Parts: sequence; structure tokens; C-alpha cells
Amino acid sequence: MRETCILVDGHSLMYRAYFGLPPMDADGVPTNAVHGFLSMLLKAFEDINPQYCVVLFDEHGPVFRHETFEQYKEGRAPMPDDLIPQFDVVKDVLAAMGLGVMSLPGYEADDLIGTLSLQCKQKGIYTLILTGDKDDLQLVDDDVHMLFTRRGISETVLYDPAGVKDAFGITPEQVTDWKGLMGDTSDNIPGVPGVGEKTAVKLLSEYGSMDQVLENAHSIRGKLGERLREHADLARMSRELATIKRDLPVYISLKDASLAKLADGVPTMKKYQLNSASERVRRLAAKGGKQETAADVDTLPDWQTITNEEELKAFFTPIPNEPTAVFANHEETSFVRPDGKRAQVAIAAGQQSLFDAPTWLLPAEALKMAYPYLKNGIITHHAKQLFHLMNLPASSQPPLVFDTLVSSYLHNSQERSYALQNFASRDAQGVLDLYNKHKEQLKDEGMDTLYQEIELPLTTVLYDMEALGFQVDAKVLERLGADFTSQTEELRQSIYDLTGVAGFNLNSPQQLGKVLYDTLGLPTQRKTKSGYSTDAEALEAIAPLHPSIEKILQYRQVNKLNSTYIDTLLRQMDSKGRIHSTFDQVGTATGRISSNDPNLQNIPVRTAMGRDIRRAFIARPGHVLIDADYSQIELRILAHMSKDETMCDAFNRDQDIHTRTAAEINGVTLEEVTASMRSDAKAVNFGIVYGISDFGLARNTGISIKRASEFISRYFERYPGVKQYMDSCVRFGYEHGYIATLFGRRRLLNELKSGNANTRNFGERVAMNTPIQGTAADIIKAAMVNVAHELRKQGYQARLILTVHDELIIEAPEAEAEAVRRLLRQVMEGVIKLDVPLKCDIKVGFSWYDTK
DNA sequence: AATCTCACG
DNA sequence: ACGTACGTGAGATTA
Repeated sequence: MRETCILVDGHSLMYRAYFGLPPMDADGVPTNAVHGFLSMLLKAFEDINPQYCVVLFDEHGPVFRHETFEQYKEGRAPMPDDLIPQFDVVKDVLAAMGLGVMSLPGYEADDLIGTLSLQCKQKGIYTLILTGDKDDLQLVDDDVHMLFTRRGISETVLYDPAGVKDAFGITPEQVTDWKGLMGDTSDNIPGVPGVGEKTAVKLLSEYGSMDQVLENAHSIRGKLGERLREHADLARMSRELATIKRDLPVYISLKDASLAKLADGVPTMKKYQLNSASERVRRLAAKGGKQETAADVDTLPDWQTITNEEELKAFFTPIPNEPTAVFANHEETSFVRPDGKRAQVAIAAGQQSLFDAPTWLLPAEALKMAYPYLKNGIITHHAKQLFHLMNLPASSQPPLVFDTLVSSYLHNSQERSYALQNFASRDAQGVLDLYNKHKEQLKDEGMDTLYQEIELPLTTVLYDMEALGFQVDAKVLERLGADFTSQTEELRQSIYDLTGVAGFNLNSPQQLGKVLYDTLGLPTQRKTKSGYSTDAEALEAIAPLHPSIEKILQYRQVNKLNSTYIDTLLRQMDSKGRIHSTFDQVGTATGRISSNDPNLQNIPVRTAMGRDIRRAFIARPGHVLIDADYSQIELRILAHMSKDETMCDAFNRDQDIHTRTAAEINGVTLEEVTASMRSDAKAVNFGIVYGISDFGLARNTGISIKRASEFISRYFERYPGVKQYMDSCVRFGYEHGYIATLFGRRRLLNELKSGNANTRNFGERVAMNTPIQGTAADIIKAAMVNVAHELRKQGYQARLILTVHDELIIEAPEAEAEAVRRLLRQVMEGVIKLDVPLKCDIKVGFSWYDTK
């Protein structure tokens, strides 16, 4: 059963209550609005049975509250004198009931509801907005519904998206457009003069959106069209005013919003003579008091919220000699990043105490407060994100003692998410628990050295790379984009001409398949789940049969470059023209690092047209790029780990490995190897690394399965050590349920336990591939840590900016280029001594293109 | 949200 | 008998 949270517009409901009930008082204090408010609230509790509730109030400016309020709400009647004091009463009661009460200077309850409802949604909590304000209809979606109070205090209507459409004729997404067009006098939103509710709905149902309405205003006849044209800007401004904010710097704290302690409010209710309400609360508590909530306060260790410098000092001082404080974030994925995502902060020092950043404080500020107390180092979950949040230069970062995200990953590299399950105030304690557990676990599983010497220091290196970014020349991208766009248009037209079908969507495999296989009757190739494949391989097979196919392939290529690389990269640049990718240290099953937002590890290089994009990746003025890639690292690792004599011999003589393989398989000398022999041998070498099958090799090279099978057996005859090694990997996998790299990194192999032969075969290929791919990852990670360390130690300004699996890129001042190049080679080739040499190719240039 | 396609090592 | 090369991330379409 999903948890439910009710968010209440306190301001709106108090108004409704005030006008819905006759005046009454308790010892001279007016209480009619309080009565009505609680009646509506408790009705919702009884009907819905939620776990959490937060009540939000308007707060119009921090100092001159009344003046500001009057100015802000100019045109609206001032608040009645006997309503004003009732707000303090109701807040008093709500706090006593243990419910959340919140306001934020300068913002209305609407915006708080918008923000908190989004946070609830992200937590997977079903949210109900209790209000009498139609503005909030824009917040309704599948997870957020609205309980709308109408006609006095006793009647409410529940709206979901379909209900909104039924009742008002518009979707939740259209609410702001609707309000913008018709205006709202009570909120001082002008709207378009002469356009009311009915007209606005009609316009929106006809044109879809305000933008469409205004765009087509020229074709709307009469007075209406005239007004729309004249007041277009006013309409847009009105829409702006009507749009509820969803990104205020507040955080929902569910443990402070639980209904578990409702009955604690009874004495306070008695004080204000709210007898019927207190009786209802008692009944509610007796009935539903047993239900457990995720934020069950009783199970929490002691914690305290700290709001100022003295409290913070007092928090840390009773714990002398405590070497580490712990930070934890609320959700593993929600710290503040340049994209604006946020999270709470919790700190534990010692075993008992917790520091929970107050909900109104930005995490970055909370961290700043605590920073002086972190000199002894930190234990945390996802340090890289934390470093971004603290935004400190590398030199003043608190030392990283332990990262439980990374240790969790080493324990099992295939989890979908490593998010902590607890709520923020417990996370700090949870991280400490994890730390104590993983410390031992890493030793037990033989990954302590991998963790301490590679993965943990790598976190900081990756942080530096993300923070520094990669310089991009927007002009180059724009020029390429314009070129690609015109090519796209030409190709599109020519495809329409050649196929005789115009206007179909070339990006839709479905529509394209119809044209090629139905209309043109071309022979179908492989099947996909929903039709016939139109991928490049299938199209190439039918290219000779129709002139359009070549063009379609070209269209696909150019359009891909444009949409995936040009457009997205241009959007991702910061003010200095740099692009900051995020490196995922815990994302791959094998130990590799991946790159996202944007992915800089798949920038085109294989085709000339795509390679041009690399001209846009440049070094800052006065700097150069130094690009080093390991040569044949995976096959060298295979040679080392298998100890195969022939393969080791090839590398020790510095021979071209594919040529040597071709010579071995074909029984000829190196000189006699032809280009086609070498390319077949290369494919076999690839296949070996992937965990070979004859079918896969055949498919990838175009040779017959029979011939592929012969290739493979001859390969294993010539490299018997490789054969033995592969078999030993599979055997080890079946025996132990995992496989390990040279550095001890593990990957679980649950596939080998499957009853499905396909799944098992897959597991066997993984058992053969992972030690190779994973050891390569170990090696380049170790190189990154050593390179970063040496650059700093030797006082260079040069810094790592990117890794692409077997490649490292450094941005260096021109004057450092030669020295850093030497350093890079020395570190990369010397990172570990194998039975065969590690070798890299290094190039220096002003752009990434130049280094290829 | 799943599917297809395609960019990289 | 069965259908696969290993590891990723992202855009567009479709359901």
C-alpha cells in the first residue's frame, strides 16, 4: 500500500472556514476559522487515512508584514481583523498534533505545495492537495490529486487528471494557459480583457495551448481576435503569474509531518475549547494509531536540528577525538547539481548524535556551517556528489576516509541503484553502520587494496574532472550543425523522390519499414519484436536493390550526428564554454567508468564526417590536449593472464597482434599475411575477448558459421594457453558464483545458475570477458590516480579532463606539454608490471581531432 | 516505459 | 534445441 501525504493550503482553507461559520470565540479569542479548518482537515484524515500531512501558509515578506501584504494583494480586500489572530491559534494546534507547518518569506502556500508535491512524487508517495484554490489544479497528475473544498466547509471533490478535464474542460497542463487568458481578479492576474472562463476553455480546446492561440490570433475574427493580438504580452505575463513554482529551497521532512502522534494535540485543543475536534482526534488515534510509517519516530536515534553556530559547536564539542563526521544525503541521487536537484543533509559525529539540517536551509549552506568540523575527514555515501555540493577547491576538501556508495558497488557491481533506504536523519547513522560492515567485507572479499588504493582516491580524481570540464568551440559546432541540417534536408527530399512516398517520418522504423518492405516490396531481413528490422545492417543488404537505401543510410548518419551530438552539446556548455560530463563510478558491471549528461565517451571517430565533431573539443587558450591510449590493452591482459606462450611472444617482440594471429591461423609467415587475412584475424581476436561463439563471429564478419567455427578451433590450436584460460574462467565461475579481475574486482555470475541454456551461455561469455575488460578498467583507473597524484606532486597545472576506457586526455599549459607527455607515458606504462609490456600511443594537439 | 537505432571502447 | 558476440548512454518514436 502506497503511503499518502496531504498537503494543505492553510491560507485558502482558513478563508473558507472563516466565511463558512458564524463568529465564535474561546475566552475572547476568535476561533470560528480554526473550528472550520480542523473540521475540514479531520474529515480528510478520516476519509483518506494518510500517513503524513503538512500545512502551508503564505508569508509575504520578512519584515513589514502588513505593509507588504497590503501592497502585494492590492485590489483584494484586507484580511478581516478577527481572522488574523486565528492563524497563530491554528499553527499552535497543528504543531501540537505533530503535523508539519511551513511557510517561506516571500512565497505563497501554492509555491510550497508545488515544491513539496514534487518531492513527494519523487519519493513515490501519493499526494493529495487540500485547498479551495483552483490554481493548484495545474499540479494534478497521476501521483498528485486534489481535494477541492467548495460551498462552505463540508463538501469536497477529488480531482485526478481525468476529473479536471471533465469538470473544467481542460487538462492540468493547460491550467496556466487558461488562467493566463482569463485572468483572476482575486490573485491580481489581469488576463486578456474580454476573455472569460468559457472563452478561454473554447480557445484552448480549439488550439491546444496559449502559444498556439496567440500564434493563430490573426485568423480569429472580430473583437476577440483583436484583443488577443493586442494583449498577447499581457496574456503571457499573466500565465507567468499563474504558474506555481516547484523548486523552492525547502525540503519535506516526513518525520516532522507524521500523523502518528495526533493525540498529543488534544491538550492544546482543549485550551482553545475545540471540543468536537479533540474528540474526533481521539477517535482517529484509537483507530489508526497502530499503523506504522516509514518515518517511525520511535526507532530513530537521538537527533537534533541545528540552526546556528553555537548549537553546531555544542553538537561537535562533546565528542572529542572523534576522527570523522559523517554526511549523508537524503536520497543517493538528489544532491544539488548544476541542474538544480537538491537534498537534505545529515551529519553524525560519534554513535549517538545526529545533525539534521533544518528543512529551510540549503544543503550547501548547512555544509558550509559544518565544514570547519570536518578536518579529520569524512565518511559518506557518494562523496563525489557531496564535493559538488560543497563546491570547494580540491586543496581545501576534507579528506575522504570512506565512501559507502563505492564499497557497496564493489560488493555487487550489478545493483540497479545504491540509494540509501532510510530517511535523512537516519542516513548519517546508516552510513556509519555500512562503513563498519563494509570495512570488514572488503577484506573478506579481497578487495581492500583495490578499494583503498584505486577506487577511493579515484572518486576525488573524477570529481576534479567533472568540475574542470572540457572546452568546446561553439562556433565549430554551429557551423557543422548548419552543414548537417542542409544535408539532412537534401537527403530527405531525395528519399521522398526516389521512393515515391512523400511526407513519411524517416525517423520512424515502423513507417520506414512500411515504405521499404510494403510499398517498394523490397526483401525483408531480420525480424524485430514489432516488424522487420531497418537497421544499418539490414539496409546495407538491400542497398543494391534500390537507389533510396543509400540515401536513407546517409540520412540516418547525418541526422544522428546532428541530434545526438551538435544539439545536445551546444545546450550543455557553461558560461566559459566548457562541458561538464558526469562520470559514473558505480554504473557498470565490469568496473569500467561510464560518462553521462553528456556522454563524452561516444563522440564520433570512426567516420570522417563524425570525426569532424572532435574539432570542436579544444584546449583553453595557451593550452594543449595530450591524448594517450593504451595499445591493445585487452589482448595484452589476455596474454598475461593466460600465460599463452605464443601470444606473450608476439607482444614481447612488439609485433602487430592481428598480423601475428593471421600468420598463426593460416600457417604463413608475417610477410605473407594479406589485408583480408589480417582483418579476419582481428575479428577473431575481438571475438575471443567477448567470449567467442561461431555464430557471433560469423555474423560479425559475414563468413559462414562453418568457416567461423574452423577459425576458432585453429585459433585455439595455435593459442592453447588461451583456451585453457577461458575454460578455467568458466569453471571458476560455476564453482564460486563470481569471477575476478587481476586486481580482485568481482562480478557475480548468477546467470550460470539459470535453468535456461541461453542465460547460462551468456554467463559463460561474461565469465570469459569480465576478467579482461575489468582488468583493463583496473589498470586505467590506477593510472588515473597515479597521474593525478604525480601532476600535483610535481607542481604541474596540467589536469586530467577525460577518460574513454583505454584513453586518457589531459589539458596542459603549452609550456608543460613535453614534460607532461613524458610523465603520462611513464605512469601509464609503469602502472603494473605484467609478463608483456604495456604500451601507449600519445599525441598532442590543440583539438581532440588533432590528437587522432 | 519500452523499443529501435546507433555512437563509442 | 536454442539464438548470442562484451561493455556502455542517448535520441526519437510509439504504446
